[in-house]
Amino acid sequence: MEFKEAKNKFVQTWGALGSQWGINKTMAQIHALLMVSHYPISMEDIMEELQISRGNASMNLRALMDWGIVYKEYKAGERREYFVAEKDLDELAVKIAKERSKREIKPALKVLKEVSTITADATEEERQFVNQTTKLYDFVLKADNMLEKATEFKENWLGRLIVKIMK
Amino acid sequence: MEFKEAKNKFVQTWGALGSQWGINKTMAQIHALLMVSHYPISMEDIMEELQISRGNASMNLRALMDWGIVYKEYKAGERREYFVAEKDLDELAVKIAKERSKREIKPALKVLKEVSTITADATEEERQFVNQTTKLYDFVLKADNMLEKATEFKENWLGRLIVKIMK
DNA sequence: ACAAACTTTCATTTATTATTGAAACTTCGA
DNA sequence: TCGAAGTTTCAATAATAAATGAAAGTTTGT
Repeated sequence: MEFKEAKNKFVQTWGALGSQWGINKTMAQIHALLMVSHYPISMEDIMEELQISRGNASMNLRALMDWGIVYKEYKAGERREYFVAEKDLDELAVKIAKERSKREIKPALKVLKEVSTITADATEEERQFVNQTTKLYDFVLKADNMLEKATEFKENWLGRLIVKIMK
Repeated sequence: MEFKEAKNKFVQTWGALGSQWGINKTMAQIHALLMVSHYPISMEDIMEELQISRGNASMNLRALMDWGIVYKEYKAGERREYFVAEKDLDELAVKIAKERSKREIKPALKVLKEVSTITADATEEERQFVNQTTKLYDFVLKADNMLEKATEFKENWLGRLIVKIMK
């Protein structure tokens, strides 16, 4: 496989993976493109490479910057804006996790809390509902907290030991 | 908030969450419904409750069973099939993780391996590509393995200790 | 072996989500 | 302050994914 083919395959695959996980295809593809490039890329280049419209490129670059995983870069003496991706994968994972937590998990937790705190009457049906949604709330909360903990975690000795064991 | 309202809100929210994570809305809603029910539910009831067609109900129940998070149950002397959900949340998480790993992560890993092992010529561009995709491969592989390890992990003393610390 | 009761399949339709592109907006240099 | 170079927005359109429902397929009791 030659370079260009490999690069294209990578971009396509990353895009498909993204859309299976609720991130739109173009956003994931742009990110892929920037991830494997060692130089900053302009919007024009991205449009050209992925064959997408200006609007699409603009909106998805904005989204990537909102997520904090792509940055603008200015070249001296040039008007045009260039873009680079966060390349550190731990950093990337943390930022994606934080963003999705904020957008999706936190609101879901709010609802789980609401519905699990209705005053159940004595019917088996209602007791089961409260019981199960409460468990779910605790579970999701715990899982969500783990993501937050992950950062600090990696920096202490016990964390490093555990990561080592888990490999 | 009364019971019926709470239940409905829960089902809707779970459905929305599902579709943000690449699981179709109805599949997530059916699962939600079964999760909080203490008795088995028939396909008729599910169709009625969610206002969906027979075909839709059938296909999504099949999918849920393929994932191993919903089971069929037969009532003595009745032709009709009833369904119940896996209610243990750790078990649920493991099964979902396994299924998605199999369907999405494993194929992506295959591609990552392919594209990261092209023979790079000496250009900075190609070296960067190989370098970054290799890192990505290692990272995704490690993350994927963690899910597998999680099961056995919970069963040993160190695992329990860690889970305790992380709470 | 039949038919009633129930389930599955899949071509068609519908709903959802992403993309386009032209107009509006912004920024910078002269 | 103007205009060129560039960016963003958003209503319209296209692409994708999900749902319908009628026909085909199963299973079970008699």
